[in-house]
Amino acid sequence: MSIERYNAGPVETRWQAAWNERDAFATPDDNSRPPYYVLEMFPYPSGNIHMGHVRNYTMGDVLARYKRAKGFAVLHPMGWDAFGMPAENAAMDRGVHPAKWTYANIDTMRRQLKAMGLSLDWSREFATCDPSYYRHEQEMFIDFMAAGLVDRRVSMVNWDPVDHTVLANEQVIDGKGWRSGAPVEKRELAQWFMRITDYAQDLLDALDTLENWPEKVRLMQRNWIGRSEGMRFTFDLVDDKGRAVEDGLTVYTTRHDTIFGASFCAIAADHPLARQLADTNPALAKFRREVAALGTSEEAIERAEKHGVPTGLYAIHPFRPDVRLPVYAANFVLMGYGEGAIFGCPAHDQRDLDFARKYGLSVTPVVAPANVDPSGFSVGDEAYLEKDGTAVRMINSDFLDSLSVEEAKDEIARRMEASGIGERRVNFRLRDWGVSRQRYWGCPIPVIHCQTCGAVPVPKQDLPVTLPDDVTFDQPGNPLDRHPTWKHVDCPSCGAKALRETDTFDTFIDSSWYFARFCSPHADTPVDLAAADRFLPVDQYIGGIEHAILHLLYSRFFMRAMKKTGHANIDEPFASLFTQGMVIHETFRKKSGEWVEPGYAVQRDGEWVHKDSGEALTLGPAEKMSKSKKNVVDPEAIIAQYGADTARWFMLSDTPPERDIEWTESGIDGAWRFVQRLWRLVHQVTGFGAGDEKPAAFGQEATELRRVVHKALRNVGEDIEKLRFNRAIAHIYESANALSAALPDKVAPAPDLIWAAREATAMIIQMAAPMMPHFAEECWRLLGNEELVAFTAWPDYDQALLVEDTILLPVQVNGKKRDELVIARDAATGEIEKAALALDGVVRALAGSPVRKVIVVPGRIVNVVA
RNA sequence: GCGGACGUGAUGGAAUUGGUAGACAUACCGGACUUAAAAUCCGGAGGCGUUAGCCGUGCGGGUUCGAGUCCCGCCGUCCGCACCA
Repeated sequence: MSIERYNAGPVETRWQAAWNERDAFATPDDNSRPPYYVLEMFPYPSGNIHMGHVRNYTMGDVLARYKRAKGFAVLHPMGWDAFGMPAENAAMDRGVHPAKWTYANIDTMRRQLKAMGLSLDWSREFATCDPSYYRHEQEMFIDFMAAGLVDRRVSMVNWDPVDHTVLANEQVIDGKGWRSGAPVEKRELAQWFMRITDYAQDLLDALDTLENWPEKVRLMQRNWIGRSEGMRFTFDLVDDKGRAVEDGLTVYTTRHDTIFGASFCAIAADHPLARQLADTNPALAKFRREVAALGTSEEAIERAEKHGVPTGLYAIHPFRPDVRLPVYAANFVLMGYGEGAIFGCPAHDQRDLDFARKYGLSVTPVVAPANVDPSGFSVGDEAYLEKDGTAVRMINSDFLDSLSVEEAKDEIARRMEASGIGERRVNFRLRDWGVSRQRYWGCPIPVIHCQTCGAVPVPKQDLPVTLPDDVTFDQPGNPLDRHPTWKHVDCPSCGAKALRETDTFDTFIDSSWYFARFCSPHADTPVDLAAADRFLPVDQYIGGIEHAILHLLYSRFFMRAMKKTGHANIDEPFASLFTQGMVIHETFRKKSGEWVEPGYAVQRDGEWVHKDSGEALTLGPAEKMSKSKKNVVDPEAIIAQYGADTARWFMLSDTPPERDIEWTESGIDGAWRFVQRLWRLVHQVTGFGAGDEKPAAFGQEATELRRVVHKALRNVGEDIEKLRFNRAIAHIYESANALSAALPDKVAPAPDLIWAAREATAMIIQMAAPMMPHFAEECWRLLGNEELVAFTAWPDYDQALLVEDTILLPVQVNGKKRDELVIARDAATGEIEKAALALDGVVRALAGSPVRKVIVVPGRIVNVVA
């Protein structure tokens, strides 16, 4: 008998049509089933889906299909994070309108996602650039304004002086604009801010409740919020002639215990004092320009070599009036943190130490190990950072000497508070969320600026404020701002001529509530509370680790803001979070450094060469797929060649989902071979004819097969629940291997074995169905089932089959395995000890030494200690 | 610079969370089938050693009857850093 090979293309099209006809993945309305909300981070419509999407959406789809089979009313929606810079770049580069470009990309990507066979409720689809979506965003912003959640204030942006445009950090390369190549300048701009810092403590505290989030993400958020307990206090200032300077210098520190080790003060380049002094101090003015050229990215600022200039001012030590600390403007002090000013204690802070060494400032240790002689303790090129408990004590610190760090902090705080020069203060690293963008392709900020009334929200009945279509991208800058008519409106409050806000929202706002909108995508209000109460929070959220901080933190804040304004009833949007790894692929380069597509690399005599030219190539590390490195694999081509099921199967196999997966030819081939092998197995089993009654008893072979498959069924269920897809797949392989092994090629098997094989086949297909749904439907039909496997309940395993009467116990002597013991599962400890000591391997290893004790871990291991 | 993660055969990884290291897969080797190849099926396989055994989870120490797993210190690779999404 020869079986035709499984031909994925037509089969997949056919079952997709069948699901479509039955509306199989519409979210059920009935409340008889428990709700379950699976969500993958929605894509930016960049043009085509990439392998990262395939991986992300396959994982969510497996969970959605599994949960449906387990009886849940599953919400599994899809939409588009459709505003953003790439659309404007396309407009500038190719003259295509951002809306046209975006919607065309959405059409392409929707088709590609459909080809993957994802079990999505497409009736809920929306794009964030649809006015029907962003009008609600505008409405909520107006409510946020009324609730005091929004501020308008001045902040810094990267300014390209040639293109006259604001640059994103990623558009600043080595301090220069990416298009113009001109050195960037920092500029102040009035912008809208969301008061996320009002929630800093709550966002921090609530992390403890997010037990189903990866610990590393919670830790990253904790550090990002960066709560610290310290002191804010003010130094008196004098100039170089010893004359008092008004106002003094207010600093924030968490190490007030080290005040006697202070050897300088430093202020940010943007500190008001630095600005003021720069007028008369050319060196300082030059320094400020240099710092401005670094742009606004914290990374660039902190990576820059420590560098500063004297301001000519001196701070008077609060406890030693004769000590004057020089005040520098320094490039490592950030205006956005604390007071934008610090005192430097070089002995106990690495940055301060580097700075002090560079400018020849004194380094006095004030904290030392408790067990060393203070006079002999000094600090070289490494700061002494220890500060905990009784292991350290204060030295060289006047009234603080011999105290612990904590005691010293308390004492300083007490004295400063008593004298009124400072107070204890909790500070957060988290800054308020600037949401203004000087761009066209984003949600218009629904505000009108009036000469007399100030910033007035657009009346709700006038929403949405839509983007004008007739814009040009032939020059840089914001097309909304230079549009001839759009911004000219009457003030809604006084009726005078006024101007629309021409900034648009940060696209992070769009993605901060889309998951809530999916619960009721057609509602007249932003969210229908009944629908949201049913499905929120998202039960399982899946996406890339690159969103670990910003997107997830903004969404957490937004949910709270929505609650405050009556648009939600909960605080936390995502009950469980899973962060999947990237898809990577090997890279090849020519000697010249030019990247070569892996498809052109072949091995000849052990060396990699170009297939056509024979030019020598070097194999680089596997890296994230990117066009620039020419190592992308197109999902559409893979699906056309192998089918969606094979691509999905490969994406789930072998590599743990949270880790980076390497795309390999052999891997996708292996997945494809397994599909074919299962296909043959199914035919072999259906060849035995229709099913019989379940046999009263099973022989050893049949029992063994059933044991493997039922165990796999239990494990696959547990693994899918925990998103350990690679392990689930290994268990499916084990079942298929056991089934192959049980089926003799020539002889007809006994009826009990046929029955067991039929059961095993059905279970394997059901276990594999969430991963390769089209193939499973095809096989399910072949096995004689009328109903779709998509509508079939997940099978139950037989607990009795999982318990074995005898077990295999490894036996160690002094921790090294020497033998194995086959013994009854419920054997008594004494019996196990006795049997273990009698084993050949144990006797040999003991070589007559007396046994000191025997450790028996029931069901696990025996260790004989000699 | 700051913050976070990861490191196990030739390769991706598994290891019941402190209890037999290498499940499952890929690549490879051998055999069957074939004129041949592909496909398929069967078998092999961490390293050294004939067996007994010794060594082995990036490196160095430690805790423990027992460490891939816990602790301390190194080394290496990757990710995020607030206007990319």
